[in-house]
Amino acid sequence: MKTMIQEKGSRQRILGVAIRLFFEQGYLATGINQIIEQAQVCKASFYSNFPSKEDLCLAYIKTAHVNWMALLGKEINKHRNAYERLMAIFTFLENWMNSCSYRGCGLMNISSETPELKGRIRQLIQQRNDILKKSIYALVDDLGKSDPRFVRMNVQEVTSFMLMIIQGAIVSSQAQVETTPIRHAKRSFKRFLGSYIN
Amino acid sequence: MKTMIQEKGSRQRILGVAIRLFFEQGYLATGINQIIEQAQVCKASFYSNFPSKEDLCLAYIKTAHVNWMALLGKEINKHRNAYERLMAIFTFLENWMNSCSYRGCGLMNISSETPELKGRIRQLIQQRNDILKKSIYALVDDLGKSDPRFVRMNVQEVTSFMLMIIQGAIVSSQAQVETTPIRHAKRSFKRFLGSYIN
DNA sequence: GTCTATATGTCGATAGAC
DNA sequence: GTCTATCGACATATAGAC
Repeated sequence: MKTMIQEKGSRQRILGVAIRLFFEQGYLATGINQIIEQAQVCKASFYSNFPSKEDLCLAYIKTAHVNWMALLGKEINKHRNAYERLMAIFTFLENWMNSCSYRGCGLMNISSETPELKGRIRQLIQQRNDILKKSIYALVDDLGKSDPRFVRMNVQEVTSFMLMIIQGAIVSSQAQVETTPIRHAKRSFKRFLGSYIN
Repeated sequence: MKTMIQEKGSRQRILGVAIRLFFEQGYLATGINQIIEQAQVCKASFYSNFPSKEDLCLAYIKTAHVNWMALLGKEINKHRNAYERLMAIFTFLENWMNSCSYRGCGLMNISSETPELKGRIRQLIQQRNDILKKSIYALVDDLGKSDPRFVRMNVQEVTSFMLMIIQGAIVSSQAQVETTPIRHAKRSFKRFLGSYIN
């Protein structure tokens, strides 16, 4: 029992360090040795928990995505109104970019480092993006159903557009090292939504 | 004179191979040795042309950006009407993503691989993004001046939004490995622009 | 200039002692 | 399980012969 607890402890330490380093430095630029050193585990323990660096990366993606979605959900759930819940996404993005030193999206960064489309990593990222898409869809759908002014809105189209704006806002903010693109995006998206009210 | 011609030849070969490999495989994943081998130059020639791998990367960014902008400009210049010229951007993006096997934007991918904000690479990428922004601004400005219906349009805001949509469309298309996000973006952007006509 | 040989370091991953 | 030592491959970059 004691050994199991230790194993879980070491696994969590490795994953915790990986989350930080993969995000800050990138996946390829971060070596196994650096992770092992900072996690204070021996190399054999590392490979008993993760068969390869790629497996660690997969675990990183899952955890990073869950954490990111949790923070996003927290900001959204501050509001009850469907329109405000949708707009809360921009508030979250601004806070996020500020807090992460404009490093952007962990999953997209990994995706840029991993050209192989059919690989396990890209497949997993694609899958997690679908989860985000479903969440956005639910928000947009709520808006259409709760507010009669948006009844003519094409939910699928708005969802796709919103998802693209989220990614575009992150990349623009990351490239320009400032959050003004996100505020501009919010204003323009409001105008876009306004076009359905007429 | 002969030596100069040869030097230019080898430099061009190195750069040509780097453009292909950095884009397809990524910057970190591509080794100097692989470039040297495919460019058929010796290692000393490489380092006489480029003091370091980073310097080659800078040259890659400049050339890749020029080439990309040239292709974009070619598509835009197929049209005379300001509105159609703006919409030609989406046509170009669709063609581009199809032709590059959904590898996306060379500059953004490098940016994701390079976390150091103050480094030469990120500075250069930021500078080239400004060039793109100026081109988009000119297109949007033309629309506002040539078509009286768009006279109330906020050029700065639309430019910023358009830039963000371009980046978002590329990333979405890259992540989903299909061009439908670009077509959706075009339709939604048209609707967005339509909101100024009222 | 072109070429080979090499320096120096780090990578991901394993083996064997305890 | 934990530890050290080490594997072979590859990284970027140099040195010296021609």
